[in-house]
Amino acid sequence: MAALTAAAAAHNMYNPFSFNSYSTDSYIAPDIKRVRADSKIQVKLEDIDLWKRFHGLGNEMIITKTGRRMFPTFRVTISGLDLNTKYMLLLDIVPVDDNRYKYHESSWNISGKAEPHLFGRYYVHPDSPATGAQWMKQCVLFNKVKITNNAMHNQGHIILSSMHRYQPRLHIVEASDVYSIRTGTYNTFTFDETVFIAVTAYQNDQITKLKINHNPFAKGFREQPTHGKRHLTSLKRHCESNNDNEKRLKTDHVGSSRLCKNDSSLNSTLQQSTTSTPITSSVIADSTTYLDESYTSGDSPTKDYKYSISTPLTTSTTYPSNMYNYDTSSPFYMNQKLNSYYGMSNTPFPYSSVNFGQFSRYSTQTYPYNLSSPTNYNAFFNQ
DNA sequence: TCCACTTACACGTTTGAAGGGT
DNA sequence: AACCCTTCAAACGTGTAAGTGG
Repeated sequence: MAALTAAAAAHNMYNPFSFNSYSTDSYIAPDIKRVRADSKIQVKLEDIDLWKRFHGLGNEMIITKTGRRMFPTFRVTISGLDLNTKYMLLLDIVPVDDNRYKYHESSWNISGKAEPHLFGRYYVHPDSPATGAQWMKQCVLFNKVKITNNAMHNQGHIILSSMHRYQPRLHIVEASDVYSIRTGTYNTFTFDETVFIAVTAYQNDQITKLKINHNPFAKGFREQPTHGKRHLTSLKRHCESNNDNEKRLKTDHVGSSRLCKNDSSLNSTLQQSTTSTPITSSVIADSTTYLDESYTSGDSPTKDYKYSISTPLTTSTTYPSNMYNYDTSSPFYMNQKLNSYYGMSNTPFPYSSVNFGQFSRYSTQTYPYNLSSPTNYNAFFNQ
């Protein structure tokens, strides 16, 4: 990070990833921002070391026509919620500035004005709504969120523009059902480490390496010594079939991710054993570990961060003027489970045409419609 | 020619159904 | 019958490399 900033200064260019410096003694104020948050609610970003490493290099996220997951995965631990109050968790991704970027001579430079951010879709965590106790039981994982550059995409992916800089936002909304999302209080949290530039192909080789080293799906691209990949793959399969330790480690790896409240279900958690297993030389690296890695310049680990659950700030994030120019098509990404929850699995989710508009982002206003009657539903949806 | 973008591909992980054991 | 565990194949998630088009 320091090297990057210094290099930026040397070249007299804009560094899109320069933020507040981090304290190594605590992980509190500079890293989190909130808007209209309940002061009791605290959110801790998981895998913070990994996020910081990506952030230090200038994180990039691939966007594709069909939708691509984010890596690192956005996952948080929440505390301070009221145990019995129901909350819905929403994620959206907003522009950080009004610029378009270009990767030139190993650095990101402003190349012009940003495209209008037309789509303000929210991804609703499929376990929503759930009580505060349920949300706080384990960390909350947004691993099913997909980002796309296809503006015509209708499957609920979050639409972004390539070569633009974005930041995910977590909204904790006091709401017992989807109908009260608009009237519930919004507690919005952002983390500077999660800023990224959307790309259709990685620009920075070091980002590619870091992704390959940490994303289990990209394991096939990790550098292998001597023998060819295919040979090693068959060899590994042979070994795995005869090696209980390997199997247990693999299970633990899977299990560790399922310790989080996954996108898929509250119920599927803790199905795997979470007991610790002796580590052998061929550990399948978890995204939170640094086992068996070699570091390259600019890819140095920062293991000495001390983190505590973050105390929210009272300052609010500022966004470019065009960020509220939402489309009217689909601000929500609701999955099948949520539709099922409301007994609407065979019908389109009724919010699919709701536009939050400019005022309701943080629900500072009470929505005027009473949603208890079908008549008012129409007023609500057709506004 | 450049560069953002798309697509097919190989490789690995995840998921869920099926079957067997207790 | 009701679990639990294992196996296996399909689906899905990756980055790469080659190709496309403006």
